Amino acid sequence: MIQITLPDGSVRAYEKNSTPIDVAMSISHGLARNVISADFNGMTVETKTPLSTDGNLTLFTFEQPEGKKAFWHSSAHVLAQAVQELYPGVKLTIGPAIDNGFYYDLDLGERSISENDFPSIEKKFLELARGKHEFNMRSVSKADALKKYKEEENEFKVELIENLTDGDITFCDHDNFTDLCRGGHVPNTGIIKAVKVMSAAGAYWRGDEKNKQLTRLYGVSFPKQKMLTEYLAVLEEAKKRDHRKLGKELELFTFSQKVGQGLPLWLPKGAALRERLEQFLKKAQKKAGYEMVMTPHIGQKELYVTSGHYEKYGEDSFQPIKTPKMDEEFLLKPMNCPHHCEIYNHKPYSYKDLPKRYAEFGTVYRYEQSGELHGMTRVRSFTQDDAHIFCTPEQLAQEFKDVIDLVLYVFKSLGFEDFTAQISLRDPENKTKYIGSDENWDKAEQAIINASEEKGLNTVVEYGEAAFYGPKLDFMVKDALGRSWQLGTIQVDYNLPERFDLTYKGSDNLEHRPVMIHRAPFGSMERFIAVLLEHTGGNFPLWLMPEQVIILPISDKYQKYAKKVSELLENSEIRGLIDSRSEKTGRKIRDAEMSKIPYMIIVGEKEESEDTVSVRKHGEGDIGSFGIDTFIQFIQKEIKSTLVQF
RNA sequence: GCCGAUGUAGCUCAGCUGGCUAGAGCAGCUGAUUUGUAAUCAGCAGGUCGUGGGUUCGAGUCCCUCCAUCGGCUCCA
Repeated sequence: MIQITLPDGSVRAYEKNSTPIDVAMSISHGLARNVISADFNGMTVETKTPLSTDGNLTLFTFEQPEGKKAFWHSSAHVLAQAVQELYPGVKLTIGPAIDNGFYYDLDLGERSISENDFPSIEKKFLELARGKHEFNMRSVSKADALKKYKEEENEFKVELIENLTDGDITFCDHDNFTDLCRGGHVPNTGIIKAVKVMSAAGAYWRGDEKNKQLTRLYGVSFPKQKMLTEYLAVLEEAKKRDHRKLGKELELFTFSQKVGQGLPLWLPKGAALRERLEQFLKKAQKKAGYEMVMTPHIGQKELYVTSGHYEKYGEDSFQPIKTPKMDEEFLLKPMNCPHHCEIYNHKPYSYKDLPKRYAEFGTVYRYEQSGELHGMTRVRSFTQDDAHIFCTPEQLAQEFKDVIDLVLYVFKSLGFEDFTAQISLRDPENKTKYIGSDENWDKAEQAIINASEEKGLNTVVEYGEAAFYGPKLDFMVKDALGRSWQLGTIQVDYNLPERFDLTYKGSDNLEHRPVMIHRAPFGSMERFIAVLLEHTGGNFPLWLMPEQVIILPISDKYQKYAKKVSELLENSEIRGLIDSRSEKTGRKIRDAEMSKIPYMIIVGEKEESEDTVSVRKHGEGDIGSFGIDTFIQFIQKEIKSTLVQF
């Protein structure tokens, strides 16, 4: 007998070599039907792996992430099988589960797969799934594994196997299909009832641009058709919150082919919205001891040679601007730090002067690869809410923590509750990508880790995500479709102070090197507003809204009263407009609802005679009649409650 | 940059396998209507069908180039 401990802490005895399914069966038949994966002592096991020792067992259904993973990974096998049957000769590479489905990377040779082929692949997939083929793992010797794939001339699998240890290699079989696989499958293919091939895309073998480009098929599958239908409906809903669509509809920004790719044009409403966000942050920064500075959009090439940016990005960037003077070259600034370093350098500092905190809404220009541009979230010209803090090494920890507080304040004020604080460190395997000494890197990385811990941030560590000059703490937020974007960022930098020879006089009367913190709570105005649009669906907090109220006179007769109400609102700094078209009220309401204006004020005979306003709230409907002053106070109260001071 | 897809009026879309002056709804303009909580009616105007080539008697439709956009990959100071 073996003792199995379940997640609730209960311990049950089973015959030796009982399987997770047996355990599930002993709990309930329903559970046994739904179990699709299991974890035994921290290892993913198949549902029919015989358990031969005591241990902790967790059973997963599709409802759990682990269950989904097994489900989708198994689906990848079936997808590969379907593709192989439809297109003999394709070479399989890898096929993992991802957050929202799975993919399989295939080498199709000369062939290509497009959307038109998806229905036939799905049909084949379901046909195979319905066969209820069991997934069976088996151990294979390295020699045998290599032999199989060498015969198939599959150089990808051969490469994978060569990096594996003999004895650890397993294959998974189902039906007539075999794949190199570590395991973690559903019991049989019959559980997969619905599938959709989502897209085909190119993907480099092992994620390296220098390698062959494979075809990646993305798919998603479910245990019930209804779940797929619902999933697709959710995706459709999410597309309605796409910032590119909303930005157009709400007239916030646009792009022009003539102006150029990735160069956003802010429309009046968008510019005003951005202005409000900037004011909001400026106010908080002032309290936090920042000073505003301003710097030009270009700088001499020499400036970027000094900073190291030229060497790192010179070739892949906007190319130098020539002048009538020979040998004179200017670069569009790709970041503000070099300029701020020179601001620091304009005079000598005492340790008593530090920290200096120089802030600027600085527009920068980066020649992003054309295929990388994405609405407002990835553009070639954008404005960072940048600041650089120059401080003594002793001040670093406190400064860093203060910046975290500022970022958290910004995120909280704008309703970003769901974010990840990503500690972006150097890739330990490839240190040559970075500039600066090991010692400084270690110090900086440790400073970030300590500060995040002290602030109790929910962090993830990503190696290889650091900037070339220093490690970062990035605040990541997802868009409507679940793609992760870096918004706020805080970076510790020991390198630029060296390169620009920044100094301060210490209490010991010697020259010392300050430490520099780069930070941007929004990240960039463009990306922040884009992600905010997707989160709010365009229903921003009241203080941020382009128009807060719209006055709808019932007929021309009440224009005068509407004007009066409008002036009173304006006096109280409430933004509003009057819909004076000769349309019916229903029409005006509809249009106001569509343009997401938070409050509609309806005025007619009744209101004029009583000096009141009838108010309708966007998305909610009629909220009753108010005296004008009462309504103004009501609005101001809501503004205040959504705009907390730093 | 790479793989795949898309590009018709300000917006959303129709236009089958190439065949008369390219259609619709919304928005716009003009007029009528003076309206009470999600679309009043009528008329008018609006397009070198992304760009440049090619095939053809004939191209929105087929082929190529380029541009832009979308989904990914790579990249992201």
